[in-house]
Amino acid sequence: MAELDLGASFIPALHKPAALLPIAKHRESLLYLVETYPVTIVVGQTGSGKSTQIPQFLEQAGWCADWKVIAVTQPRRVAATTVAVRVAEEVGCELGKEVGYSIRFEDVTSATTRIKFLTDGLLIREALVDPLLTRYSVVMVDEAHERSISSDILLGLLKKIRKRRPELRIIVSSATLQAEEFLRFFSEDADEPTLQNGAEKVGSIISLEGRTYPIDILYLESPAEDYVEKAISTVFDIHTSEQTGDILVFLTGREEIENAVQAVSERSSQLPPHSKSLLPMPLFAGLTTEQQMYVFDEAPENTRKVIFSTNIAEASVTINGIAYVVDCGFVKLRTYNPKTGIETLTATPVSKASAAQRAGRAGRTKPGKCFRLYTEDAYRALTDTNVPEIQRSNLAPFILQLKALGIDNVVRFDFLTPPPAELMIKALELLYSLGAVDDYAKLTKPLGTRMAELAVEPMMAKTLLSAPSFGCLSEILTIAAMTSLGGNVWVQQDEDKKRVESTRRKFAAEEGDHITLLNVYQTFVTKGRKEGRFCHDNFLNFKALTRAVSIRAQLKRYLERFGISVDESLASAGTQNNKAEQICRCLTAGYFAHAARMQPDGTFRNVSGGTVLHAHPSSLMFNRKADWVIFHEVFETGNKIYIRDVSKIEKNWLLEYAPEYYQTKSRSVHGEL
DNA sequence: GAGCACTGC
Repeated sequence: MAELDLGASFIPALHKPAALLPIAKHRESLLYLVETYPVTIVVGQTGSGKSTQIPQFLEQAGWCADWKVIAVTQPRRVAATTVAVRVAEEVGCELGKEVGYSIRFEDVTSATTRIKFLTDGLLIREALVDPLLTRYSVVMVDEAHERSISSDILLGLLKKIRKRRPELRIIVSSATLQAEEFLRFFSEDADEPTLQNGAEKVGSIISLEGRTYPIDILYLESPAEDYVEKAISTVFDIHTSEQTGDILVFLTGREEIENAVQAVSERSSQLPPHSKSLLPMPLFAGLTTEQQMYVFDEAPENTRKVIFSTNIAEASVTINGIAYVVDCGFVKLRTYNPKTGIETLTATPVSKASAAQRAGRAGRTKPGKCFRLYTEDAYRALTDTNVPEIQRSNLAPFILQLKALGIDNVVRFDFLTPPPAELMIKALELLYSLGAVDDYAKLTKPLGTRMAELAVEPMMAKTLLSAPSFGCLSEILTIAAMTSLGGNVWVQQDEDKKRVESTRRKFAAEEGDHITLLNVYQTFVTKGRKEGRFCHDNFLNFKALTRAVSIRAQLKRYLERFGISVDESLASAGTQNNKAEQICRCLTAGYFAHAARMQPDGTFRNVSGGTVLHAHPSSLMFNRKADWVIFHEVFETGNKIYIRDVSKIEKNWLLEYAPEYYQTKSRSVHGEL
């Protein structure tokens, strides 16, 4: 199990009695603010105890009277569970009694639960059932400075709920100094701006002293030409001239990391004899859990660990014993182009907030040093914070959720930072083409409301709800679960590519990747769950496939709640030709906007013809012939646009299932259809 | 002929 930010149980200070934590002396002022103002912004560093102590203070002060509950949201599942475990220990109760947590697939709460930790996305979902979140007296949004779409939307909802529930208390916790922005958001009232003059104060900011060690920041005198090379030489400089302590190097992606790890292990043989050795290791999300575990092991004697990591080590994973941080100054960020509907992943300069967070990884257990592989002038030119996710994402799933929450006029929703109009328009256009909203942008019933409830993206939700009429609901349920694993079905294996390919071909289906995924799942549930070696031998990701089983079961429960019954008896009948065609037709009913045609050179063109698409190397279509296809996903990286999870279709299916979409398109853009 | 940063329901 990864050692996590909030599970930092090896830091001695956290084993001090809670009364000795820095936050304890702020207890009275904190409770006074919460009593007095509807909104409290808490500024405190990791380790200040804010996530564990504040809910306990509130409970002791009576905020759980009348069976009310205190909700504390986290951006990540692991954080929600680990903080809950620690607070239950401190309170001295069994987990799930007075203190519990709730994340997707795991609800460890009961009628007696007074303090409940949950992911922010799940609390938004609770609002679908209880729009005013009436069971909660206090909602604390932790790590709000990370500005995930879910926490941004949650803050907007809470601001709205507050008008109907003046007694509700909102606590926003943030590790960096973005407190003023949060307070301003809750103080402004777009509906009644005139009340602002002399109106009562909505909230206040309280700063909790952190518990970190000093960190020396060092810059380059002149810019580095190649930051990977510079990172490697800096690692050797640290190793030969600095005191003991492990090194954490921030790079942008897998390729850079693998190159750096290899270079360090090659060059460390040139270290002087009898000197301490260097042990390089990679850390990125694509590794299996076992592979990630190594970074938490203590280095052998006379050995210094050097971990080359993506941004995963910036907030999600905390490694103890790091004394030196090397920061390349870049991060890969996802942006969504509303004109093309393509997501792009590009290396971008980090923000000042990110740089500070990275540097802070060095000072958790003793004083540290941070080597920034850029000049101080370059640092000054960085933006203060990253562009919030909500301004660079496909908003269709969130617009759908807001509408299901009764917010019809999404353009006027009170966003912390409003997304660009083009993103909103693109999302509404997609939802309209799928039939989720009508001519007046109102959610349709039952299609739109059901799509909003299903925990899959809108195009897959539409596919699922279309499946009964194609007689392939059981199969589409599986495909929906498998595609939502996001390309993690196969484990990354570099060694024997031919063997990997021939193994994968055992599951391959003529029709394409979707039915191949169906074959993988069906083999997994019949063989793989019992035989321990099945996944290993077939290069399959056991954890991901187990997750697919849970997702499928959850989606099935949703459908049954809608009164749609799932006939599983047909699933075992395999994929006879007619069934495979029905599946591909059904996929077209949801993914018609993701259609492309293969060219003689093996690349694809989108329907309007202007964009060159490449089959992702993980796709069967990477080396097969096809004509028209639909695909699950499209993304750009390294100047190439890839499509992933690709299946063959017939051109006329597009017109059959999306006549409106392609009539207008073909007239204005393209003659082919 | 060749590869996606990180989360979440």
